[in-house]
Amino acid sequence: MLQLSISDIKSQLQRAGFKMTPQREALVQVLIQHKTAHLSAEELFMLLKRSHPDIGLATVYRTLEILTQLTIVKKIVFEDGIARYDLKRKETGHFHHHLLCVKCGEIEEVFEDLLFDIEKKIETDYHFNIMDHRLTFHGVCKICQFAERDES
Amino acid sequence: MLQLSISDIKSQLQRAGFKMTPQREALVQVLIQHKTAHLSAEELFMLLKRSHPDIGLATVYRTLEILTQLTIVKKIVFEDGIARYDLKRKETGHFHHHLLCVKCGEIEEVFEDLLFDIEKKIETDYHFNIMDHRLTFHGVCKICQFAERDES
DNA sequence: TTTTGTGCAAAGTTTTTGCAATTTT
DNA sequence: AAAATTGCAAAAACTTTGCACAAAA
Repeated sequence: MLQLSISDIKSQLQRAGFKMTPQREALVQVLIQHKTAHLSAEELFMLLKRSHPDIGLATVYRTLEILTQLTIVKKIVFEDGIARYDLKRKETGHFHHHLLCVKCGEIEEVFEDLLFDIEKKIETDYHFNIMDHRLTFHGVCKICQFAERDES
Repeated sequence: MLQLSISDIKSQLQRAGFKMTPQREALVQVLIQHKTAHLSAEELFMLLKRSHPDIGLATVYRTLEILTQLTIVKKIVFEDGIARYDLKRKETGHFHHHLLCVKCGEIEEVFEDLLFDIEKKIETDYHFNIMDHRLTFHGVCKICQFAERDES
């Protein structure tokens, strides 16, 4: 089941006592349309203003906060300190990983569940009850590796 | 070789064209003393003021930036958006992992290199040249698990 | 009609920057 | 002496909050 339909998210909101509004719906739409883009609140706000010129940035932040609490969206902060928001893909059952290129800034996603065994080991060895994770590799992406080769 | 001596860091700074100052030395000392504490710039600043009442917060930020560039220190940002700074432990050859308790906020460190095989796989499958990583598990620590049990 | 949500502006946080004075090499 | 560094204050960048009005259930 893909966690990507508006009506599904609407019922999740309502079950939690929130109302569905045009602004919230629009934000979810934008998140769906740009689901691999790792957008910041400001970037989402800019995209939303196209269809909803009167929307406020505070509404974007408040809605993202709710969606994060409902685990519909995951907040991820890389070393630049800016919060980015990723729609969770329910189909995979775990949060995906990121490859962050230090040259061009591009973020590639890895959907394989690479951490299964490691999580088991951590739970056992450290008595830590894992609920979520963040795994990001910093390095040079394929395209930038080619660019580097051409430079020399 | 432990990356933890002042004189070693001093020569690294000088090799890169930076000067060693009392403020920088003091910051490194504090980082060594609190090497498992994951302190923010503000927290480091407070600790530094004890011995150097005149130190400025900007100096702390500027020095951390340099130490980060020289990979003496690693900057890590969790979902609260505050940058924290970890002295890199050269002995392990890789950056350690973190267990972040969602109940008490405690951060436990995992020094085992759990990612070796995964990094190999990523490098091959994605043609991504890995230079560094950030791996954090969110969950409930041992102590908070006991507290939860007692609550019910 | 009751409760929740919205936009705006103001305030709060964390981090960065300009600059004159000081310190290091 | 030359170059880099410092502290301070101001600015910048991102996020949160208070409030009166509006919209959803």
